[in-house]
Order: sequence, then C-alpha cells, then structure tokens
Amino acid sequence: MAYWLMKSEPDEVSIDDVLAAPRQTVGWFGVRNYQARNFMRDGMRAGDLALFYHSSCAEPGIAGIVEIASGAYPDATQFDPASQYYDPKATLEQPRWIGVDVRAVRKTALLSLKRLRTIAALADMRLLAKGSRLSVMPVEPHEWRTIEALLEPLLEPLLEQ
DNA sequence: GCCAACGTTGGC
DNA sequence: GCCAACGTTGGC
Repeated sequence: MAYWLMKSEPDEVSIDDVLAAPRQTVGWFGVRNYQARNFMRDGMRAGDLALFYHSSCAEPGIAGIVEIASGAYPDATQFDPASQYYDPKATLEQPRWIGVDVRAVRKTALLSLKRLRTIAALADMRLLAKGSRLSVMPVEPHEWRTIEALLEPLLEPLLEQ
C-alpha cells in the first residue's frame, strides 16, 4: 500500500465536503498536470491512503485523511466544453486526464504548513520542497508515520489548555 | 495583490 | 530541440 498527499482548495472541495458527500466519497477530477496524473494513473491503487491538504486558503495544511476508493478512470470534465477543466485536445478514444474516487477516513485538527516546516523528520518532504506545486504527490512511509503521530494528539481539542 | 517557481506553448 | 513568453500555483 502506498501513501499520498492530495491538495484541494477548501473553497472548492474541503474535507467537510468529502464527509458530507454520499458514502463520504467524491470524484477527484480536474488534475491538469502530467506528473500528478502519472502518479494517479501509475502509482495509486484502491486502498491507498492520502493526506488531504487544504491549499490556497487562510491556513494551509493537512485537514484529514482519505482513502483511494477506485482505480483511475477518465476525467469526464475534459470532454465538457462548459467545464473550466475542458481540454480540446482530449478525445473519448484517447483521454488525456484521469481521476480517482476518494473516501473520507477522518477529519483531523489542522496540521498547518507552518508547523510541518518545523519538523526535522519531514525536512525532505516533497510538499515542503522549494517551489513544489504538485497537487498529487507520494508521501514516504516514515513521513506518513511522523505525521500520523502528530495528528493523533491534535484530535484532543483541550489538550493544550 | 504580489511574486517566485514551475509548466506549457509555439516560433524558429 | 531551444528558449522566450506566457500562464498557473500557492504561500505570504
């Protein structure tokens, strides 16, 4: 099983939106970066786990954990001229973009980007690399374990009071 | 809103 | 195949 990090703008789809969806599952579509696509297409398998990261918002950071709930399938928005994700070069015979379904595992207290940057064990994390913009990226097992351990105590809202 | 970093496009 | 110009991402 592999670990991933997936970025979403909470104004578009937040962890709360995933939790509120039928079967707590949403389609992950709109990825228009080849590297991110290739990770989804070639690396992701149903059952993999992903950190759900809120980006482009007041406090960016990890907001929950989701499970990959399907294999990769063609992203329908690429064929829809009305969609902001429309790609005129994609064809039904040769789709260019794919998506997967993700299911909420749990929401966590926000583990902020600011805090992530202070953790020595995460110094080499891809998310934290200078200029990193990938919306889907692998997470090393040791990074996953480090982050999980940090997410746990944060589930207790009164712990620091 | 600014801007650094990165990805894509297209002329040559 | 190079590379300048442009577009996008995303933190601040």
